[in-house]
Amino acid sequence: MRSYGQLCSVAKALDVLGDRWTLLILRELLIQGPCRYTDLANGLPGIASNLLSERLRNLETSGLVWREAAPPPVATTLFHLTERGRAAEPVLVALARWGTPLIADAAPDDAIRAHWVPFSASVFLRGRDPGGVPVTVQLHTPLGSSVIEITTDGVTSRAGAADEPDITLEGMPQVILRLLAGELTVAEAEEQGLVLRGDPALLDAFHLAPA
Amino acid sequence: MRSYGQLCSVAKALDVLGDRWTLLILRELLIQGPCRYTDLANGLPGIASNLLSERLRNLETSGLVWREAAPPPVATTLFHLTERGRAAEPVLVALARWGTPLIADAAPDDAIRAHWVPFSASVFLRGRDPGGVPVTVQLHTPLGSSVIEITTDGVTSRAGAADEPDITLEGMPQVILRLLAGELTVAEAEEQGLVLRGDPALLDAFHLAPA
DNA sequence: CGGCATCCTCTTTGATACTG
DNA sequence: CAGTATCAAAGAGGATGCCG
Repeated sequence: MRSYGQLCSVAKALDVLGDRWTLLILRELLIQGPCRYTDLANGLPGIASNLLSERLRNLETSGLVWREAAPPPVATTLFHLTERGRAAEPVLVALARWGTPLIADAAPDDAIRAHWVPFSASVFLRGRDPGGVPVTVQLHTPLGSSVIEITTDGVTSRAGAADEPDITLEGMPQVILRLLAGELTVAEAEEQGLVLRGDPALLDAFHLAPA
Repeated sequence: MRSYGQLCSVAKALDVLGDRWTLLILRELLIQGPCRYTDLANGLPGIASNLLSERLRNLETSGLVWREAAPPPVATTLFHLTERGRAAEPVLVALARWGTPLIADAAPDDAIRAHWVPFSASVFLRGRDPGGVPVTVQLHTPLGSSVIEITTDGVTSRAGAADEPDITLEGMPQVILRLLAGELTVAEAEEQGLVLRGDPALLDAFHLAPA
């Protein structure tokens, strides 16, 4: 990207992060952890191969990503975030929070990946203490199941199922996200097909907790 | 901007905010408040006039900006942020925090504007309670003077001088920013020409306060 | 002067095909 | 698997002109 040439921290950040696809590549590495090239391509439907390759090179030069090259005969490269790359997480969290209302009017043919859901959902739980941590939130969508775990150390999300979730949400990603974002009440979400098990009061605790 | 076509809140946010210049236009409106076209052009050195005009139109259709048209003979248009536009502030703050280390290796011919300084500086004081609020920080740079005020309501910045600042920092923007970011100690900043008046312990209070 | 619209050139992106 | 190569289309940058 061409530099804005402005002595301003926002402009300097955008000089590095502002290229098309760049922040979405960071999203993938933050959610999925170390990725192969094809894992990235798969998590970024629509990206052209030459762009992915070029962006990864730029991110490497900027010090956000490093590549671990396994020697032949394994011959697979793993792309990792550096500390500096992980430091961009608050940018993605802020974008995800701001972007959630836009989920409501998504195009019907939008691409979707199972691992996006727990991340988008978890951004509303970050920095909020609902009281009785640790809390485990189990999500079930037609795409698969995932778990969000809130501990004193922070919020993590992963695919799979938890042993004893405090609350379980089953439904379409759009509905779950808008519920967690506080855009829908539990009643409204249930009208849209959400099935909730566990203590609904826990959701209120999230929204009332200091951000 | 062409949509990413992904059902993910980050991608949806970038569909609206990801165009070149768009976030910097929001920066200007957040810092300066309602602006005329030429105020914006002035705060965005390097932007082409047709791009500014097009971006403003897009921001208007996306509901982030509205224009107040003063009727002739005044005949000046004021561009305002909507509530939704102001809601993007956390994105700018996250970018500014991440971008501050990049200020250190700025090009010598980078453009600079006086009103960028207190905003970039204030992002490190947001969400932190140094204890004895309200706190007033006075900045003096070769470009002009500005004030950052931290109250229980939040953090604001403005041009000008305060009556009784708790702390005064005088020096180059780069040095002030890196000091507030915690990248420089007071001693290191003073080596680089910073003059500090008031209680230096206040700075430690900022950095030790919970984020 | 303020707020653009037009025209032109150059760069970036996108889609697809191909390779070690 | 992890990319290059190629080429068409879209977008950005810069200059200038226009109109109240």
